[in-house]
Formats: sequence, C-alpha cells, structure tokens
Amino acid sequence: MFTEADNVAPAMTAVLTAVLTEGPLSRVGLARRLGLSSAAVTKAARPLIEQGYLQELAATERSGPGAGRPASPLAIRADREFFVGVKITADELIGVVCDLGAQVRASAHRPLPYPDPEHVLTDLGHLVDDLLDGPGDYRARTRRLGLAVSGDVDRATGLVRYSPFLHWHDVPLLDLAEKITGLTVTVENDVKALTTAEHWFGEGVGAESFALVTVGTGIGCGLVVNGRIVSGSHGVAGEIGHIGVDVSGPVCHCGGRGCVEAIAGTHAIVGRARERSGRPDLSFDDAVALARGGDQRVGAVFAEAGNAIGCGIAAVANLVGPSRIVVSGEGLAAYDLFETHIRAGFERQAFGAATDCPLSIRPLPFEEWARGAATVSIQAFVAS
Amino acid sequence: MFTEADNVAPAMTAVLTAVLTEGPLSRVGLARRLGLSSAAVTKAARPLIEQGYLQELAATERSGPGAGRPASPLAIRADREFFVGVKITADELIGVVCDLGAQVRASAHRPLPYPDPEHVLTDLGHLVDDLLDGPGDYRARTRRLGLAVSGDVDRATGLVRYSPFLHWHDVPLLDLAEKITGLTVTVENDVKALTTAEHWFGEGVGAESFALVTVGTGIGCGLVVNGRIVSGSHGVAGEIGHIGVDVSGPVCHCGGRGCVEAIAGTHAIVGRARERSGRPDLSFDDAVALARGGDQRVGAVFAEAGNAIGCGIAAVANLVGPSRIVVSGEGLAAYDLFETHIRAGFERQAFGAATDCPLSIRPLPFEEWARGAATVSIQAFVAS
DNA sequence: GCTCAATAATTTCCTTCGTCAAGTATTGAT
DNA sequence: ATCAATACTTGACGAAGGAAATTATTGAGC
Repeated sequence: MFTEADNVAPAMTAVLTAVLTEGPLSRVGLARRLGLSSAAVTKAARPLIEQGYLQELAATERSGPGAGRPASPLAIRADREFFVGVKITADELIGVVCDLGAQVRASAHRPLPYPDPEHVLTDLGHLVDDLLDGPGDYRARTRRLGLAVSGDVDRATGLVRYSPFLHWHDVPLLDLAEKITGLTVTVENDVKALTTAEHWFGEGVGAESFALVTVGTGIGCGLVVNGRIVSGSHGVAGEIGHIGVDVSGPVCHCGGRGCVEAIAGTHAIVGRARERSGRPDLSFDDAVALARGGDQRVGAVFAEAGNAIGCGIAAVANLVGPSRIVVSGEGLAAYDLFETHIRAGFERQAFGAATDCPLSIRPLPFEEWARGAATVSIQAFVAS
Repeated sequence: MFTEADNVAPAMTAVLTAVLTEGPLSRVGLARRLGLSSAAVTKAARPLIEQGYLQELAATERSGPGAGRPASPLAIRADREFFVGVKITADELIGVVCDLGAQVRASAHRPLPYPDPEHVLTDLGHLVDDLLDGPGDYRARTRRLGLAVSGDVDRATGLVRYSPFLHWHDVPLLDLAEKITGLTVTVENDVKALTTAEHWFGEGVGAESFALVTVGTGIGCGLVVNGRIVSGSHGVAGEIGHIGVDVSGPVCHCGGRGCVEAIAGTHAIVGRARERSGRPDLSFDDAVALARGGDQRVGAVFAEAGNAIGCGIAAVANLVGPSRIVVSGEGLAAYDLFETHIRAGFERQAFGAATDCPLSIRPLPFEEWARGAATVSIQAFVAS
C-alpha cells in the first residue's frame, strides 16, 4: 500500500483538463483520449479524487457488446473551488464568480468614473469583496482572480504594456491586483480570454484550431492554432478588423483603406447610416430601428457591413483553416440584420473546403467577457 | 564507465536540430538554448559524435571576461549523410541531392510527358538513380527521399489525397516511391516543404512564427505558428490567394470576387494586360517587357497586382503576426515591377506594430522547391 | 611558474514520470 | 457456475533528465 506522492503532476493536469472540457469520462476513456496508459490515469485520478476535484459517478448504461465491468466516469466537483473573473472596460468593471466548471454563480458590475490604474484598483477591490462576501459564501473556497483588459497584455508577467481604451502604459496589473485582493491573479487580453473560454467551455471544445470573432466598436479575432492561442510576434494578432476588403473603400482611422472595421465597426455603421439617411443625429440603435423598419438605404449599410465581416472571416478560414468559427460581440445585438450577409460574404470568399468550416453567429451576454477572465484563472489553476 | 544506452533520444533530436538550424554551438550554449541541463547535452552529444553526425570544433576566440575553460562548439558533419529531394510538377521532375546541412550538392531534372502516377514513378526512379549514381558517389550515404507535390497531401501516411495540377486522387505516393527507390520516403505539400526549408535553413531560422508567400500562377502561403507548421482543419490553410481585397474586383475562378489571385496571379496579369493594351496575344513575358519599357497601362496592371499581394500579406501579418515574412515564387522573376507596390500595399494595410514585420521580397531558384522536399526528409531523419 | 577564479564538460547518483504485465473487480451470456 | 469481456489497480521497471560534485582548461595576478 502506498501513501506518498506518486509523481503524476503532468498527468493530473491532463486528466483534470480533459474532464473539465469534455465532461465525465471513465479512466479508460481518458487514457485513450490523452494517449496515456490506463495505469497512469488511475494514479493521476487518485489524488484528484482525494482532494475533492473529481468524483466517481455511478456507472451509466452500457454501450458496447454488453459484457465487462462497467466504467465509472469521473466528473468535476464544480463547487470544490471558485474563481473570480473581471473584465475592465473604460467606464465599468464587470465581475463574475464562476465555479470550477466555469458556470457563472454570481455577477456584479461597478461604474468606473476614473479609469486611471489607482482608481480602478480600488474599485476592483470593492467589486471582488462584494462578489465574495455576498450570498453564496464563496470567499473561503476562492483563491484566484482573472482579469481581462483590452490591449497589449503580457500574460506571463501580468503587465499591461499598452491599453488604448484605458490610456494605460506599462501598468503591473498582476502585482497591484494581488496586493489589493490577496488572490492569485492572472491577467490576459480580453479577446484572448474570451477565445479561451469558448475553446475550453464553449463551442470550441475539442477543436485543434478555432477562431472567435468579436463585432463591436472594434472588430477583433482570437485564434487557436495547433491547440495553442496565437499571440503574434510583434504583439499583434487577430486584427481581422484591419484586413482590407475593399481597395476603394473608406479610409480607416488606422490609415488603411476599406478595412473591415471601417465598414462594419459600430462607429462606421452609424456614420454611414447618417450619410445615407441624411439624419446627422442618428444613433446606432436608431439605425438598427430604421433598418428593421425596412429603410432600404440604412439596410444596405448593414448588408455591406455583414458582407465585409464575412469577407474578413473568410480570410481567417482561408489562412489558418480553423475547425470552427464563432462570431459574437455587442455589435451582434442586431444580428438579425447581419447574419445572412455575413454568411453570404463568407461563402463567396471562402476557398474550397474552407466553406465547410461551421460558422456560429450569436450574441453573447456582456458578462461573458468576465467569464472569459475567470476561465483564464481556471486554466492557470489547472496548470499549476 | 558506461557503455550501454543512456536514454537520450529526445535530447539527441533537440541537439541535432539546434546545431543544424543555428550553426555550431557549445554544449553549454545548447543547454541554455534548449532549456536542458548541460549534463543532458553532454549525454546527448556523445552518441551523435560517435555516429559521425557532429564533430567538435577547435575553440574559437573567447567572448566573456576571458577566463575559464574554452567552449568546444559542436558542428554538423554535413557529409555524413545525404538526402534526395524531388519536386513533382505537371510537366517536370526537379531533383536535388542535399547534404545534412541542406546544401545542394547535385541537381537534375527530367521532363514528364505523362503526369499519371505510373509514369511519374518510373521517371522518379530514373531521376533518383541519375542523382545518386552520378559524380559524387552519394548512393552509399543516402537513405532518404523527400517528395513535394502541390495539393492536399497527408504527410503522416504519404497519401496524395488530391492534386489538381497532376489530376491525382488518393495516390499512395509514399509506398510507391519506397518500392521504386528503396529509400525511406517523406511526402509533403510543396508550399509547406518550401516553408519548412526557409524555417530551418533560410530566413525563418529561430522564428517562433513565420510566413512564406509564393507568387506565381497561384498565390500561396505557408505558415509557421508557435513553431509548428499550420495545416488547417479542413485541408485548407495558407490560401492567401483567395482572400478578397476588392469587393468590386474581378470574379475569380473560385467564385469569389477580388481575390488576390484574380488580380495578381500570372494568368490574371496576362489577361488584364491584354485588355488594357488591346493586344490579345500578349504573353506574360511580353507584359513584363512592356511594363519595363514604360507602358503606363500595363505598368498599372503590375502596380495593382503588387498592391493586392501587399494587402494579402498585410492580412497575414494582422491575423497571425509572424516574426518575419518571405515573399517568393516564379512570378517574382518580374519583382522589380512588383516590389515597391507590394511594400506600399503592405504598409498601408498592416495594423500597428504589424508594420514592423520584416518583409523579404526575392525570387528563389526553382530548384529551391526540390531543396524544400529534401529538407522535409532531413526533418524526418532528425526526428527519427 | 604557481595559484586562483572562472567557465566548460563530465560523472554519478537520484527524481520524475510513465509503461508493462500481471493481477483484481464486475458485469452479461451460456 | 463458468467464462469471456471490459474496467481498474498494483508493483516492478525503464526512459529521461536534473543536481551537485568532479575534472578540465583557460587567463590573471603574483
């Protein structure tokens, strides 16, 4: 009988990750999926069960020939540990508490009058306290916090190199947040965090390569290739919004011409709707209302926008060939106006078998960004 | 004293790869670069030296403070082993013999009157014999052959699923070629092979991510992301030629509109040059001559083509952020007409720091494709 | 020349981590 | 009851690499 350590740290991470992302699996099933021997899985599962992260389920109905010892699937004990995720925008903090299975248990937000680091950190501390000391008694079982920020973020060090929306330069967010909250903090770029969430817990589960496109003021894209998130050597990656799809299109604020964002970004849509309708006071919601009401001129703006997005997505499909693509973001609140045009643009411009790439177009609750942040901290925990 | 195996297979591959791609390195230097202990490198280097793949160089000049035992760099013994690489096109076989350091030692080509698998295999056998039994006496030290084919190739099994140019469907090229030549064969897509060559032995050395763009009849792109070549889930990747850069551009044979290839592919350039010049018999070379001679209308065709290519390259830079990009291919024979426009299109459309991505624009000898094939077999050997 | 600090390479254990093969456990079918 | 089939467990073993002591080789200072 052994009691002491059996040295199975890597296999433990692999097993926990697989059960987290793919649901209950028997030891033998895990062994097959992970390319490990069943012996290794048995050894790795033991401490995970002892420490309360996994539990054995009762055997379910048989599948194969019918004989043999029934498998006992291992499932996550989601309430074993909780994780806080916070998305930091220029005017608001959005926070959630997730369980180990990435289900949202509580959420809260907090306006951000001053987006300078000092104020943000103070408010972050209050928000986390509200979440953890509110109903649910999460404090005792929460040790980690994930933060999602737009811009150039170094996940390894938790340094925010540059965030245009927040006007931050070289803010050591990880250190500051750990000091304020006492939790172990992970910092990640917001689009990457959301992509990670979708890759581990959403539609990207099991995909070797995967893309998530966000449509809003900006148009961004998170990429997973060969199972790893793409970061870009010069700090740039996933800038689908600045792919040029129309050489004679409008000039973009980036200096390019016919960028997807210059045609389909929220600002661009409003601007073009104002022009075409002749109403210089139009808001985005007004434009949506007009288009839904059947206004041809404003409808065309949305059609062109959808088309441009579809072209950009096709560029992703043609270049990296992800096994699936999810399109989301607050801009998709009006996705009834977009969807067919996005699909049309994609199908026209996707090459050969890239057309087979399944496209999910659906709005996500804004809270999802905070869940992405929590997901990154779950990842960090599992890898630790 | 030990004599028997020391179980260092993975480290041997790592050491050999590092010395191959980065040149002579001391054991300590290798340890630092590879994240291994110097003990591990010592153990891995021993069998490689014994088997004649590496040799110790005399210590060179010192670098640091000046004291201490001088490092003895390990270098490849390039003539220890040779590799044949053959590129199969629709009308020709191009073959080379490379040494372990991927230097071309001999080359040959052979017209291919009938591109059906049977004839190709017979001619391949003759070509390989010519190369190995010609001057240089490579036969005895050659055990591997790499083949590069355009189209959808499964490198793992060596099956050519579909090659449009050759009209091949599901040809088990690896098995057939091993039977004919008696060598261990690796089969890879031609663009991926060339990308690999550039990544291991060319300008992509040391790059975590890297892109190679080929300009010719088709416009293709090989991608290395996170150190691994990108394959695409649906068999599609690197199809930069079918990214749409002009929503109101010409319709492409793929059904898209304003594809890079429909503007900058060799056929497209000839077609447009014929239209604009009013000379329906123009060849590509004629068009080049006219443009070089100062013909404004034909010159504009090349300018538009270069611009479209630049836009496509910018899309690559914006999406995956490679640390460098090489542009090549037979279309670049006229690269004096293209280069400035490619750069202009790239710089206009590359977003933010993506502009920093160095762009090498240069024609490569056609033999380089065959060298790519040889490189893939070197890779396979090193990993074995 | 001798000694010492500095750096490189080697050697000897030792830890980690996983497999293998032989068990045990639990079922349905005969 | 027996048997085949499947799942899981166990203990011995092997592969791979690391830590630290040891040896090797140099330049600098005396």
